[in-house]
Amino acid sequence: MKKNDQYHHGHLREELLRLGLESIETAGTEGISLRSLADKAGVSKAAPYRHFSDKEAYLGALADEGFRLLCIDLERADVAGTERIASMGAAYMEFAVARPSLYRLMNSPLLCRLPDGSTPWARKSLLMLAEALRKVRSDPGTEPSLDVDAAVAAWAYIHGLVLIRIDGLFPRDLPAPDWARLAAAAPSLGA
Amino acid sequence: MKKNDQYHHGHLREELLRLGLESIETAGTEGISLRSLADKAGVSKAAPYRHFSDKEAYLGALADEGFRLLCIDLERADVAGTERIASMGAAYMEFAVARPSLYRLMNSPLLCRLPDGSTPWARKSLLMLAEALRKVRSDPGTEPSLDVDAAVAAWAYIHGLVLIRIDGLFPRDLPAPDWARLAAAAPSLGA
DNA sequence: ACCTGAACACCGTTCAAGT
DNA sequence: ACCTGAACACCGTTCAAGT
Repeated sequence: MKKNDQYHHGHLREELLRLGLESIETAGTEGISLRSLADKAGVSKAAPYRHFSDKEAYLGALADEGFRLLCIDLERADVAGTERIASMGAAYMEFAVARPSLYRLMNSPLLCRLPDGSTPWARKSLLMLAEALRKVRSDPGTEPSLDVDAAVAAWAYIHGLVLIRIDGLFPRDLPAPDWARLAAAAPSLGA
Repeated sequence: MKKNDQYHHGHLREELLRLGLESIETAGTEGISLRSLADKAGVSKAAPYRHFSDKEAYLGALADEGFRLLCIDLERADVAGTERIASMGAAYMEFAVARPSLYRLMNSPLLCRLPDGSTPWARKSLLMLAEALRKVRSDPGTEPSLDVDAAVAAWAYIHGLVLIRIDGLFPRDLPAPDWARLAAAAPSLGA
């Protein structure tokens, strides 16, 4: 598109991530290639390799960008009171429905193959969910404790629900589930 | 490997699916290519296109092969009595842990882009889960009814749980969840 | 310190031609 | 009815060389 006259791009790393976020939903994750991204940024096919060791490293960085956006949405949904979890559950599903390809990438097996500490926002978002659950489930007056299994149960439920919806796994010819109601039902899990 | 002297392979379609099931876990889903499959079967790179319209159609057929295998395991786990769901939940998770790449393919967004009726075993496996849930939740004496939302809730929970486990999404430095106990907890959902 | 050009080994897919 | 050979347009990745 816009061709830079400068030899050095200056912000190529950021630009490649921006272009990835921009095109992942329309082109699909399979449609993202470092070559086409480089082309859009107006640099050569080899340029991205000065900023990412390989495609997997790039996709990992893109996934963490996604978690950064998710954290913003979760922060906003983290209202005080008992409907805290329902609110965050709704925000979680809304994020995934708005950015299905990005959500899939963020939760792909690629993530665990990345070097330790390379996805700080992924960790942050998970801790935000666990912390909200801890606050809600603690009896007043007692020390709130983090129940790992309960947190995983709630996470598994909303994660599975979101994927069944965005991946279109539920049969088309059966009566459609009430996705919003199901997402809001997360807090009652394992209580 | 073994080169056929015959010009016509005879069972190329079945052979390609067999080779796919055989190599998907070691090579990964990304590592499967129609070209390499054709090579292993001893035919030309173009031969697979006489049996599958494109790669997506092949992967769809491979996914349904996976559902056929899953149905066999679920049938075996469908014991009488109240622990029916716990037994099927355990079988479901065992299948996914044994064949993670195949499980991911079976539940990928690819499935809903396939022509209607092209994945009969996928449908069968889902109905088996719903039917088991229906039997367990019905009060004795009353007409058992299928609660779609309750079925989706249970499915979402076990699906999310399985994916968090096989995709390695749970942070390595936190105490590991009790996966088997969590899988067995599925029946208590939304009861 | 960052980028390019050319090259290598792979893909999916098509199509005229072979048996 | 089924398969091949050659071709086209793409990939990821490397590396000597340029600024």
